[in-house]
Amino acid sequence: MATLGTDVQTPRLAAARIGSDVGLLLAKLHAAGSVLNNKALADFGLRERSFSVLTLACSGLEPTQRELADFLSLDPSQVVTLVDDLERRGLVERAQGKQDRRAKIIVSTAEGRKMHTKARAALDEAELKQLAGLSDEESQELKRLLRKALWGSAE
Amino acid sequence: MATLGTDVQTPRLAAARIGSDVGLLLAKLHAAGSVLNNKALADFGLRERSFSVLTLACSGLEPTQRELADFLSLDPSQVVTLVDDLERRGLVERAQGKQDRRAKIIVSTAEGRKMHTKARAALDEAELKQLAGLSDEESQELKRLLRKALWGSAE
DNA sequence: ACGAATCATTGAAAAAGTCAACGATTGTTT
DNA sequence: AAACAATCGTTGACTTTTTCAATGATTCGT
Repeated sequence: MATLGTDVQTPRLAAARIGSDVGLLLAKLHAAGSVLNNKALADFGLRERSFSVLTLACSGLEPTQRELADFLSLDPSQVVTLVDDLERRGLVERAQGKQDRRAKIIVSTAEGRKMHTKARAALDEAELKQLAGLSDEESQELKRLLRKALWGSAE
Repeated sequence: MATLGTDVQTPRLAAARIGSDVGLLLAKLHAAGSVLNNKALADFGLRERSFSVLTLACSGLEPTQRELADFLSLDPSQVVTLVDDLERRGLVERAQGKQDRRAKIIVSTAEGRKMHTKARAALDEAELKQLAGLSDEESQELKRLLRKALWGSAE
């Protein structure tokens, strides 16, 4: 019943020391996950990145495009493209920055929020599939460790 | 003394629910790690991927290009380019497959192994830097979970 | 008020990824 | 054993993604 998008069984080469390199492990799991995620989001005309932007637009945090670029590890020009697309489809809007009128705040529309709710469900399902090999506790621990490695603290 | 390549402190947007999405966490940590790794390997004229190929060529596992492509999640044509480069520099050689004469086995030269030893040291250092926020036990646990998520078993 | 810096945007150039086709070889079917 | 389909590495074309410099508008520091 559970067919993973990732390797079904340990490949021969995983025995090499490189099979423990964090860089490779991250690259592989990330690559495999992206396939699953993009597949799950395709029904909504979204991809991983546009979904991320939409999510943050729905978060109430009122992110600027610069913040989005920094947070998503993207070039500002890539954010422009992503927001252009979402705005064209009526899912988000560019609002003028409050303190800084150069900045543009990305906020979701009502339709954007509806779309996000549905897409979120699909993505969560894809995530479950990706981490099917881990117990619930292990999945939680993995996320905690990733967050801690990234920004130091757990919470 | 410890300046991370990753975000120094938790960004504002991490508070959003997306800050717990595995896909995003993997993407960010992978992106940040790649920068560190490629920087560390640049002294040797290597990048993450060519280092991976060199490592596997040095592993004694005698991988074929097809196996490299599968294991590294690359298109076979990308492996051709990577091996071309390493072979041109005298670090690896293409040997004829033993059972299958279509396949080519990638093996390291003596010079390749010397290069690999030095590059490995640099990479391990970069990895330490990337996971500086985690204790040794946590780093081990992270690797274990990544391996398990990828190929099911821990070992 | 002046100059330096930052924001979003554009467009061009470089790099990376994708994919179909090919010769050589292997495995399979008849 | 002959024919056929499949696989391996390779090439080249094509698309997508990334990277980067330049720009107008606005803000910040002094």
